[in-house]
This record gives sequence, C-alpha cells and structure tokens, in this order.
Amino acid sequence: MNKDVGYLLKIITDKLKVKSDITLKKYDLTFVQSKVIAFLVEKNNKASQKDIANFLEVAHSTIVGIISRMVQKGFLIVYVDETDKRNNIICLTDKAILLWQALKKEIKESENRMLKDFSKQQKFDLINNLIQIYENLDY
Amino acid sequence: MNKDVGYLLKIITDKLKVKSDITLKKYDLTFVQSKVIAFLVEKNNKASQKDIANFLEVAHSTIVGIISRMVQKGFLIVYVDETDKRNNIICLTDKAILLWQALKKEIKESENRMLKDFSKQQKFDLINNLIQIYENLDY
DNA sequence: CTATAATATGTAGCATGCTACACATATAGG
DNA sequence: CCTATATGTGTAGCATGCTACATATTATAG
Repeated sequence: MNKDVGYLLKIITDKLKVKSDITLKKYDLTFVQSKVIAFLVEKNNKASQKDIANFLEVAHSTIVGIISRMVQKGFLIVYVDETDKRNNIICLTDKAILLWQALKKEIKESENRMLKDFSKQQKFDLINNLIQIYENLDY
Repeated sequence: MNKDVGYLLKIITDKLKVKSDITLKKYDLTFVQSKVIAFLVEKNNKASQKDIANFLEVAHSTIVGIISRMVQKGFLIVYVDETDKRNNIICLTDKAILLWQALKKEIKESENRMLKDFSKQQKFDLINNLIQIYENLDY
C-alpha cells in the first residue's frame, strides 16, 4: 500500500462515503445529507443556508443542490427570513425529526467502527494530528 | 471545531484537493490527474486502465473520464493491447514526461506542507492509524 | 468445440464538490 | 437620502466520485 498521507486521506474519505451511503440508503439519505440533519438538530431545528454551508465547509453553490434534493425528498422546509430577506431559513420536517434517533445511532456506530481498537490516547492524538494537518493547509 | 473523525477527514480531503488544484493549475493538471502521471512514471510509462483504477481505488467508470480528459489535453496516449484486446494500455506523452520533475517537486512539497512540524514518530503513528481506519472500513 | 464465467471497458444518470458570474437585499458613509 | 460595499443566494459549466446496465474479449469447464 502507498503510504503517502494525502493519498491515504483521499481513499479513506471515498470509502467512508460509499459505506455510509449504503448504510443510510434505508433512510433515503446520503452521508452529507445526514450531516445536515445532525447540524439542524444541534441548532434546534433552524439555521440559514449559509450556516449549513459554513458547518460543512463547502461553497455556497454546493449547498443549493444538497438542500433542494432534501426538500424534494421531504426532509427539509425552506422559507425566506422576513427580518432579512437575504437569508433562507432551513428547518427539518417531522419526517426528518422522527428519523433522528435512528440516524444518531448510525452515525455513532459508524464512528466507532472506524476507530475500532483505538485507545483513548490514540484517538486524542489522531484528532489533534488531523486538526494540525487541516491548519497546515492554510498556506 | 467539530472533532468527529469522519468529518475531519472529509474537510481535510476537500481542502487538500482545492489547494492542490490551485497549485497544479499552472501545469493544466488536477490533483487526481497528477496522481495518474506519478503512477505511470512509477510503472515505467505503461499501465492498463484497470491498473490505474486499482491504484487510485476508484470504480472503472470513474477512470474513463479522467483518462479521456488527460488524452484531450495531450498528457496521455491510449491504445488497445493486441495480446489481450480487453485492455486499454495507457502511456505518457513527451509533454507529460517533461513535466514530471517539476510535478514530483510539487507533490513532495505538498506532502511536506501538510505534515509541517510532525516528528518522524508522529508521521509513522499517523500513517499507521490511517491504515488502521482504512482497514476498519472493511465491514 | 461450445457454453458459461470472468474480466475490461463503455454509457447513462446521479450526488457532491468547485469557480465564475449575476442578482437581490442590507449596511454604512457621505 | 443615496451610493458603495458587504452579504446571501442562484445558475452555468466543469471534475470526480458512484451504481447499474451493456458489450467485447478471454478463459474455463464439460
């Protein structure tokens, strides 16, 4: 196996996405879509489109498609913020809220599977290393 | 910052791709395309389409687009293997070979920037942890 | 030899990322 | 108030992933 870190990160991320998409298919959700629901739950079911883009750290144009597909499937509702008409406000539908407990379990299990047999210290070091790499990419 | 490992891996990979694409734009190449050239150099400038897909660990259908764009731009030549007509054989053009030294330097620098201030031991542990995560995803 | 299985590639359709450009709405400075 | 700037969203066009299906070629079993 090639041990270049950039390469490893890429193939892990691809694989994680494929595996997660398979797991989440029974809910009619994708990996990224599940992250949007998790974020909205955390934010008490109300966030602007921009907030979601900031959380996922993607370009605003990327979010447009993700949200519109989730609206299409009945997971989200979008309305214009009347106090600042530039903002789209995004909320979960009942359908999404009802899914949350099961979804939360899947997300936790996915993380546990990924870090199977990692000690607390190893996890801590790994996370710090990843944050360091993320920051090193600000050049 | 959210410290979920799956999330960290994703945003690092996205950022690495964006940064690399900017760096490689002067050669008219993308991150993935540079990996194809690196692989072909390593393989003495001859590999099947399938070999490249295996190396990048992507579906065969993904490779079709990557190779055809690289052929379009004059970096690759494709011909059918006469000893086994199922295989497409891929080679670098002179244009790609002439780029290689500069490209190699960029790839190395990218890796160094990413792991700036990591000790040898830290790098070693990180790589082993990543390999472990990759294997844990085989469930 | 011939039928079946395995292997390699191609195509269609989709999801998720990006940049570049356009437009609407708010905010701030004069 | 009005103009310039900042902020949020939308669209177009592209690159890179995927699955599912189709086709061509080779290998293998009977």
